[in-house]
Amino acid sequence: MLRVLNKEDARERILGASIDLFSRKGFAAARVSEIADCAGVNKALIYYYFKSKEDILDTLLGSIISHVSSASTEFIDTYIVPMVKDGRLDIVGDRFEFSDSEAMGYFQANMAKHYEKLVDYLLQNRAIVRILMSESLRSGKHGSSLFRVMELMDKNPGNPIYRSLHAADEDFEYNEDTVFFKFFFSWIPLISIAAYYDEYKEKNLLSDENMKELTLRSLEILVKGAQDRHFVVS
Amino acid sequence: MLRVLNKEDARERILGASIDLFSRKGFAAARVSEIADCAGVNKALIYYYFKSKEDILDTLLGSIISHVSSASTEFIDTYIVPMVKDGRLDIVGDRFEFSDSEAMGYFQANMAKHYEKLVDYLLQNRAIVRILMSESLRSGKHGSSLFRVMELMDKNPGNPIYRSLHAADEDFEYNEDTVFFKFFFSWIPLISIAAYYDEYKEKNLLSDENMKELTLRSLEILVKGAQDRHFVVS
Amino acid sequence: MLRVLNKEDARERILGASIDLFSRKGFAAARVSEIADCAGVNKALIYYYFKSKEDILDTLLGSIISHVSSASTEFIDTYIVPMVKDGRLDIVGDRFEFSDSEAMGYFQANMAKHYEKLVDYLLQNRAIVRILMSESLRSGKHGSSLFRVMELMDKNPGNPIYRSLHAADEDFEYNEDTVFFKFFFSWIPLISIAAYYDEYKEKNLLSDENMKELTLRSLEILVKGAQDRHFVVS
Amino acid sequence: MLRVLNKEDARERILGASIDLFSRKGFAAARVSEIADCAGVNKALIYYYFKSKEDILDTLLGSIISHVSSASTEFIDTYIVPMVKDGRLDIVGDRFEFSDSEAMGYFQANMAKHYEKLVDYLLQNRAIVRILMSESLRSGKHGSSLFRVMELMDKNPGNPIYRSLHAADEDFEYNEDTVFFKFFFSWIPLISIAAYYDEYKEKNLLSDENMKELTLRSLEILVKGAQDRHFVVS
DNA sequence: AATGAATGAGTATTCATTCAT
DNA sequence: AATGAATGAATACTCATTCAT
Repeated sequence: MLRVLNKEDARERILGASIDLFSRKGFAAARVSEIADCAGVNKALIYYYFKSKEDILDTLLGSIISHVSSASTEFIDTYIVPMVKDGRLDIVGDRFEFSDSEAMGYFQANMAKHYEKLVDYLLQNRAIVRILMSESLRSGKHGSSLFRVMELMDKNPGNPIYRSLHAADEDFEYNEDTVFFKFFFSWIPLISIAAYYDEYKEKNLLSDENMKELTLRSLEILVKGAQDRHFVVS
Repeated sequence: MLRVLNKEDARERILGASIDLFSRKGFAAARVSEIADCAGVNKALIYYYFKSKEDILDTLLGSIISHVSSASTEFIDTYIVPMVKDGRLDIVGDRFEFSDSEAMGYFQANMAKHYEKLVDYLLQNRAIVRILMSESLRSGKHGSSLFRVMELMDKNPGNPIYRSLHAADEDFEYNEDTVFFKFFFSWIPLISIAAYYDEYKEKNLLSDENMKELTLRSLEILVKGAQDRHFVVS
Repeated sequence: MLRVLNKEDARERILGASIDLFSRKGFAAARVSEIADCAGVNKALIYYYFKSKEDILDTLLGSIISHVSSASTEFIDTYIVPMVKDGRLDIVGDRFEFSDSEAMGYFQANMAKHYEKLVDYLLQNRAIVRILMSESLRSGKHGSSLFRVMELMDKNPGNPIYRSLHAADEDFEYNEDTVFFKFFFSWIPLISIAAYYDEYKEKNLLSDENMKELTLRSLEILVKGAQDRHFVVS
Repeated sequence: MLRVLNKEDARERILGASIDLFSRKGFAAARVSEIADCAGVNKALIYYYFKSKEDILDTLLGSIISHVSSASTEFIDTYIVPMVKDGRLDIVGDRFEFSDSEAMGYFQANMAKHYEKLVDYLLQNRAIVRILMSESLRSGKHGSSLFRVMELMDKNPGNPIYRSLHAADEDFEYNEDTVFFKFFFSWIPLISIAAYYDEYKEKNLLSDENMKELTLRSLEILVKGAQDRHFVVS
């Protein structure tokens, strides 16, 4: 019933209302008529802009998946591939061997920046992340949307990241344990922090500041642990 | 359409069909008529055994939540509380200080056993875990079901575990970072491994053996890290 | 709005209301809610008995098409085939040559009976005939339903009547002119008399008696003309 | 989806698209948006040229009905009325008595010409004829459009043809049987040949030539039969 | 314990039509 | 003459739930 009537055009308002309702009630339980009410538009207008309720979902999830995918790809192409080509980084299995501590420092700094940007993006778009997570638990079109990001770790030669890394360094190979750990203990927590952000914050009476710090501090622990196991200066 | 007609009574068949459908399609998208078809019973019979569709969900989630809660409580009452009373364990903030390495060894061994039992239980009941996770993302009755387990870490005096631990050791206090880390980097991954078990297994062509090993190996890494930070022998 | 509430079961009442509405408004323009009102049942009950609005149509048209088809087949198998085998009738092209006038009389008498039965059936079921005619003008599933009866005149060996006649008499062959004339000047008028029965009757202030007589008299003229051209006593 | 974008103006394209869609799907099932797509115009433009969807239908059917009516009227006024006045023709009941065989020949020749023109017109406009036939089966405004032609045979003094004939020859009277036979065995077949032209042609693998010949040959049989009964040379 | 029939309140989607430009 | 946006009223169909037996 909450009407959001400002100058942003109807299509945007429909998307906004959908994000709100899908994230709170779940896609299946959200009603198109509620979206219309909440967006302050006529129900039929929704079908003027979108083919179906599902089309709205696709639009929403598509945007987030492509953003995250392209951010990952960009990081690899901008930092990893050049360093491998320069000889400052050598990948052996899933170990990153740097030529010297300066190279390692450079890499770590940029990776930290990349992570922070990712965290910011996910937190800012946490309602959509929540929808993504919810839908990833249902069989069907978006059933494996959470995995699609992990597919960037597939040994599949159709995977652009694998191709880049493999082309840059023939020794590169994904390790089963690493992939598993990264997915369930790094990616899933990150996604979950975004998805459960508001509930956690409210339940524990925390500020946005607190949440951000807790998130980054936790990631730091995790990343440091991983680096201790995988980063080497030769 | 899959009919499961064996001697187990209708009520069990209804629950089984509900687990299957709720976990695959989500509670909201699952249909009572499908449950009936899949359980091989008349639709009206479902209302003989359950008050409503939601009542089935409550039954399902209630069982898993109470199991996990009581397992945690039992572990604390069986191992932590006596050791504190015996003086073999002293909790300072979120640090566990053992009287000697024998005490620490005893504790670690039993904690490992407890964890493994938990993992087994969650994996065996992974379809329900999936439902739990899915429902925890929706506002409403089960909206915070994932947090209910974490409530065992609440400073709330109504919380039996907090009461137990605090009664046993006045110095005991939950630490904000620890709670956050435990929830998002330990509990959530555990739950997620169960929830995404089948998809992950299929996508990466793994056996049940592989999955179990990967899970335990990952947990070991995590637990070891946590222990390094929190377990001390004085 | 007309409620027809008697003991005949709901399914029959739904079919009756559908016949009425489809024949008066056309399938596309008839509303499911009207059918429900007119049948005195809940709208949802319609979907308990029928898969869809179209399923009702299929049920209706299926019954009439199969009736007419089987009546034609029966006539041929009961009268034509035996007479050919007995040598009392010889079919040359589309000419019927009888062994003697007694054979011709026997045949004519039975054909007249068959026609009258057909006319009676079509007039009694004229509302469905009207639907059939209306739907035969729309592309789609029932688009060629009017032709399906004519298919009994197909030279297709898959056609049971052609097979019967051809098996009984090798000389038998459908003639292009005959088929065309029979379809448009015999079958179509018959169908149309049924379809436009009530309007014609009302517009010309005729009784059912008048209508029946006019129909049979007209058919007689037609049949006589055809016989003069096709029936021969050798 | 078929876009017909040529120089003919939008209004014509809308009418063309409507003919196509109404004749294939029926008026009720055809969508205004489809008409717009198929005509290559904006949906709103349709409402610039036509008051409503029904207005398009009225335009279409109006043109064909008035054409046929006026052709009939013209034939009567040009050939029948003058001949009656000249004394070359005398109408007794539904019998046409000619003064001599030359008069009959003259009349027959012109009637044949008139029929052929009518057939040509109906075949050329067969899509609209199909719509006419379809709509004549629905109650409502166009419900009795097929009868409107027959009204030219009404004893109604408001009927111009009846008036003309009656004024020319006081003995003239329509005969019930004649009217019935003419309507169902002459007019309806003619209309039906046009309406089912394409399906019949395709189903029987005929050429346009074949179709035309079959039509005319069939009509000839019919007309000859009628003449034998109704045309007399005194 | 079990079921076929029935239903009220929705549910996504459609459609002819209008409006503002 | 033309169009993108907007809408009220419907439209076929669904669904959880109940009833009668």
